[in-house]
Amino acid sequence: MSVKFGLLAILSEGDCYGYQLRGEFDRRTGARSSLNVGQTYTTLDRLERDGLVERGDVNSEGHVFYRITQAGRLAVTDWLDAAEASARASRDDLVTKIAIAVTLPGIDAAAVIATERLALLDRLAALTPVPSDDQIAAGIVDSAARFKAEGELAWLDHVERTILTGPVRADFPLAQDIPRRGRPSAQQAATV
Amino acid sequence: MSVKFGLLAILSEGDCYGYQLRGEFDRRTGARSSLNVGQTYTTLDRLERDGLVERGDVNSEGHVFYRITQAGRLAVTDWLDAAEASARASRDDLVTKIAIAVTLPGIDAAAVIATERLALLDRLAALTPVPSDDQIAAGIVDSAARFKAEGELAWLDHVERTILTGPVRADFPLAQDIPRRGRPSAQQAATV
DNA sequence: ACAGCCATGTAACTTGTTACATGATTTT
DNA sequence: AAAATCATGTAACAAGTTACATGGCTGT
Repeated sequence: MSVKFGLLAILSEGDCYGYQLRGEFDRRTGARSSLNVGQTYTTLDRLERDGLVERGDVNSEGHVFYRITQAGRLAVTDWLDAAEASARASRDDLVTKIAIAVTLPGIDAAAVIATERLALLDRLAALTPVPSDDQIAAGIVDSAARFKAEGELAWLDHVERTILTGPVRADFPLAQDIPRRGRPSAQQAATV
Repeated sequence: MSVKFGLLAILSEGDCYGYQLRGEFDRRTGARSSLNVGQTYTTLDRLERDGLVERGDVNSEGHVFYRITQAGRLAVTDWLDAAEASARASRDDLVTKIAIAVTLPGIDAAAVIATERLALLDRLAALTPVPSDDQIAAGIVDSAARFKAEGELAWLDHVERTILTGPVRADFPLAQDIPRRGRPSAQQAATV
């Protein structure tokens, strides 16, 4: 929801046309990755569909301006007032991958962890091109990427220390003999 | 991609039917949140469409088993061999929210941060019901959630210390006077 | 003339996710 | 008999994202 609400929040500051809005989003979000312009228009269409913005004037230069609605303003304040909590509790690709890898018999989980660690170190290195004491250089998004990478590295170390080297490397065969219960029937299957 | 590849990886251990597969995924992924059964079937359909699994036997009990294909096995090893890197570099809801909030004139960014911090502390507390020295209790997924919450807390503190209190709280008005260039025309708009 | 950016849009697709329908079987 | 659980599936949607089509304007 970050693109959707991000664009909407910017519109709460004043009307924008699509391309301009994309620029504002990028500017506030750090230029390291740019929002695809197309996504701006797609998102505006959906915001309009949901009644959060309206198509406003076309100005003297032909720019199509969008205007936030009352419902839109409400959505922005709700977004800012409520914590991002629930969405953040959701599935994490890296975590799921490691969790699954650990349970796979033929797989060297330590090697998978090593690969991820190397990639994270690379990412960290790319994030610190000038390690000067310039505080402004470390913007919000950059620092977030740094903290995230460092956190994931620490977690990978933790997994290696506690789970992989622990006494129980876990017991995860496919449970083949499931006690039958529910639905399947049709004379308990014709096939096989 | 974690559900898709997670299920596929489990199938690389042996054939499963949908409901069983869901159970295996949950078991390996921590029971704290269960995969919606429907998603298992949806994902299996898509995996089949992509040629990564095949519909196999219906056994004596009527269970519809799915079998991984060669292409599927390849996809699993590719998944495990390559780092999750690029996907992780993508947009983060919390980060985007804070980044945007900081640039919004009327908004008390410190309050937004405070809200997020409280939610994270709640989440952390809920994650540590029994702070015993039981290593096994701290599973992979739980520890990941803990590290993540702690990392985000640390980052929020960092943002507050360095960005909010810094000399420049930033200069983010809507850039209204954009130098005209591109496309709009039609006699430079009839409207307005 | 042509490259390159400004600008608007559309079509298509992916993954995740939920709600619902249906029905069998087991436990209470 | 009713509740719970096992089981298979479908329909529908959200949000992110990319590729492409189209065309104008500006600087070289």
